Amino acid sequence: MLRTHTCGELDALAKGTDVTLAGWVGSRRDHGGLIFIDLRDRYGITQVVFHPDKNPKAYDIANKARPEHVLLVRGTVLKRPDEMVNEKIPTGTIEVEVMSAEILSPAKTPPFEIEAETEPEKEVNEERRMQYRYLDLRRSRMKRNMAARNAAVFSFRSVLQAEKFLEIETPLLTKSTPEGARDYLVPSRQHPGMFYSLPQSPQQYKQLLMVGGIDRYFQVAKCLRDEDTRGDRQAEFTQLDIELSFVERDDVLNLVERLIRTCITTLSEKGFIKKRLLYQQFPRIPYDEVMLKYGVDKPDLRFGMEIYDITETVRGCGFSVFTDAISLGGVVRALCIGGGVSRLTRSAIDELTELVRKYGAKGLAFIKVKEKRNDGSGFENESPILKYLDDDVVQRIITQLQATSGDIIFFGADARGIVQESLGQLRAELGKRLDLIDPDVLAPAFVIDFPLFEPDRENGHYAPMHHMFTMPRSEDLALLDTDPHRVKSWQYDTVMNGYEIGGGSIRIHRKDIQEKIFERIGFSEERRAMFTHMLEAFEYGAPPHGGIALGIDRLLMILLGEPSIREVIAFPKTGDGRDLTVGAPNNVEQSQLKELGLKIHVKP
RNA sequence: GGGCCGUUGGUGCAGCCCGGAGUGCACGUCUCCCUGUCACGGAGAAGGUCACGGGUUCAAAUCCCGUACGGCCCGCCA
Repeated sequence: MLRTHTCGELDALAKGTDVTLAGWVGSRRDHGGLIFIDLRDRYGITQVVFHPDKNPKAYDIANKARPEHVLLVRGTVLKRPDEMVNEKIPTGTIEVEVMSAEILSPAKTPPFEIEAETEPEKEVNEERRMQYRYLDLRRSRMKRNMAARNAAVFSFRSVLQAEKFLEIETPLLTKSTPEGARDYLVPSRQHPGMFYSLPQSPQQYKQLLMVGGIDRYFQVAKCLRDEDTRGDRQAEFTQLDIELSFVERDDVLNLVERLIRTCITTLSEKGFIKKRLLYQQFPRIPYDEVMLKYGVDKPDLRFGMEIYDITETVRGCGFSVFTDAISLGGVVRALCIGGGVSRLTRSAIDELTELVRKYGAKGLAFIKVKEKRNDGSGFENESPILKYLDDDVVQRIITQLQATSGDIIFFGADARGIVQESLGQLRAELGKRLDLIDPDVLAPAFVIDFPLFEPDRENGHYAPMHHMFTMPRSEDLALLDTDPHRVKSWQYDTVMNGYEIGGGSIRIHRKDIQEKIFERIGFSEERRAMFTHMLEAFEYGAPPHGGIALGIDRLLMILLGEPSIREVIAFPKTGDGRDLTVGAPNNVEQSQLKELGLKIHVKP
């Protein structure tokens, strides 16, 4: 070893010890005689001191040292006098008086400052950070995030190991199958014209592992989907993939709760996070309920402000926006903003109207609830729509939403999907805008009782809500033939703070049910044939099984309070799938294409 | 595939709306001074094709069009 200690471990107990440290030059403070250098590595910072008269050669090195040079120093640990202790760093009670030093590696002036991040407004341009990710990783934010990620994954492994799970790797070069996201394809050299697909998830393999008697499996699995990137979405991401045999839904959910609790406890104990859980137990909320109350299947439960269905309240009310929506089979729903009258300006309401338009709403009706000044009874409300509504209808709405003076009630009236999504997005936006969210709270929950198929698909086909291997509820099996949209499944999602962080299900392990699902999805014989291996496996004694996949990147992003999953990924990709650090994707040599039997046709 | 925002010395910003000499702020870098600092301090200096291409104009960082790159969002993401 070139070093005897790290830059984070020395304290007063090491007083008098001769040590060798290696690290990067941080702050260098030159007093004309005496030079102090903050030597930094992954573990911390140690102040090293150079005296011109005691060790002139070492002092000479210190004079040449510049930020980010890699420096090796040999010296003695000295306890600092009380008045010189630096309480900001753990090693602040000591310093190392350098006897000899060596610059192991010089450094150009870095494109951004490594240690100047104490001022939060001094954010470095993310493009620059990604281009020089190896420098960005030296900064405390990324250092913390990488260490926290390691701790999280380690905590998962220790829970799963203790519960007899086997960690098994499944192939990356696999088979492209229809449905779901776009596959990344890899051309086969040995079979020209044929392709491997990179896995969107290890789904089929882990089910085959269950048939193989590996009754408890997990994997920290890279998953790849050739789709556009978002702040909470990368084409390449990591899941904690889990599958168990002989379990029911709640067994899986209980396991997930143990995993997430242990992870949070571990990160808290190690000082990475200071967050508290909103609930003693993770709530388990039916899909229909979250869609009604929150308008999304990944609700942010850190604040209330639930959506109410007022379809029955306003039926026949005479306001055509409401009644037309209802007569076309739609719904009318409403959201009450406590104190909204004083908290939302006219222009804010205009912006919110623009927001709901993005999701298909035609407008955003509202009522400002105000008590009558004079006799104190009734209300002196304000709204462009009041003239279309009878007082008693307004009063019933106010009563149903438990609105009081100073509140604003927003309305959505349209097809159910549009109302759900637009009011759901409105609720989420208001949560942020009105500062209703405590950033130190974690609100995990399970969403259960999903329908098996996505609602209201236009083309007459039924598309799986989760995936085609999800087990329908046994009591709903008969409905597969008569009314597939009413079939509920054993799908469940894990959500936290408005993000989906995991999804899973009890799987189909019976050939006849799987074939029935293929039929309902409208699979051709060709497509069905792509899954022969699954159907055949189910003929050889497939155990009942189920599992889940937790998005590790997203979970870490939320726990660490980061705005994007790029902050918890060592080498993330940009919005259009580039890796700016190495410059991928890139052109390849003609000879490589020839070996693969490929010709590139680029648009003129 | 579409919408919005951004691109100004090495870094982060301001300047742009309302065109008039590359103007400013903070950090960094370099030189000199300084033997107890710790985001050291002091004095001074260097450093810019205002992303790129085109247009309007007597004159463009500033207005217009296009392109590239980055971000956010819609679509997409079983």
